[in-house]
Amino acid sequence: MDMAHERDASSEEEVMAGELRRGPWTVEEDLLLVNYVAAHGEGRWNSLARSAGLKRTGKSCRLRWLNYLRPDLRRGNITPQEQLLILELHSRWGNRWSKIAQHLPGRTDNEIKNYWRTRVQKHAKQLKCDVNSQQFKDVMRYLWMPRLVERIQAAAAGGTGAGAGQHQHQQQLGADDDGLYASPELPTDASSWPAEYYTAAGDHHHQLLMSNNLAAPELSNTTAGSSSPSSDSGAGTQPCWLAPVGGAEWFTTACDASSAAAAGMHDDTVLGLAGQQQQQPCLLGETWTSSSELPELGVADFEIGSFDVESIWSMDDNLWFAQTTTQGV
DNA sequence: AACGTCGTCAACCGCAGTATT
DNA sequence: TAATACTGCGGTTGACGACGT
Repeated sequence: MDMAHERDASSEEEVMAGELRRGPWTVEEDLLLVNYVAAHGEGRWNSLARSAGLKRTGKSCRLRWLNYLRPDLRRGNITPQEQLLILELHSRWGNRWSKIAQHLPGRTDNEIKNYWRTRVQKHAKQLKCDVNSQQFKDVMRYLWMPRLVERIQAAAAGGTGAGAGQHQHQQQLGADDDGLYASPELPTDASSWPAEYYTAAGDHHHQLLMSNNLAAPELSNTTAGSSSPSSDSGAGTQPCWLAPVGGAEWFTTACDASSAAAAGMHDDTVLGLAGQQQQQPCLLGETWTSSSELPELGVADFEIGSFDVESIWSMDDNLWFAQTTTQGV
């Protein structure tokens, strides 16, 4: 758009003339912005910048406020729940960071984007494959996401080890106040869940869609045809990991649908919160991460052994991963 | 101690869509 | 209806600290 160019060009001139600042924000600038927004509210960023006496563009002010200064921001590490949701939603929507961020209260699109680029893409690189490749998606779906679910469950059960540590950490961060670990609908110990919460085999993806009155997931341009490899291939004996829809659904249902909704995880249709009474959360069977299954999943010939989990998982995760990958791959 | 590399994240840029005049 | 202004999004960059050599 030419107008944008004109504006940017004028901004450039203003910068050169010393009328506009760039780069890191100072404490004084932050205070000006916070105080002005507190007094007058958000929006109309260009005029806000001028009125507040900030030598910044409106865009810069907006970004600073949204990504750093607004009070409802959630600081600290991305939790396993959030990781799971990011993986899940990205598999569905692709790089729609803003849309994904809408489902992670307190997180910004910038934060999620950075997470994806620094953590997720790094591992795709280590695996010598494209982040959008089917192989990497399989690793995410059959290894990474189930492991995250395990960790969430472990934390929910109040057990020891990484889960408890994570839980404690989250409490320190104030990230656990919404009751993510204590679902009023389901016992946190999955072994005590009713049998109907499990789907053994078959086209669970289809079942999920049907049970939730959902159409086939809207796939991003990079994920077309990859939403459910095992079910699509008709392999009825595959371990029951979730189709993308099921993952988010499980998360929001089992981890705490009500708090998720209250916290802004809206778009009920997408996350399957609508008609929750009829839902059958698809928790995995006992073979989620069994390494013996990997060859069937087409992961074995993949350079799984080089998958450096260190920066994603904790020490016991590494141990788990080492055991998993050495037993059967 | 000095240097190089890597990871993280705040900030910027260009573009597109929407609202306003 | 066109022109202009504003807002939001996704991609990219650069500063900076941590870590390894």
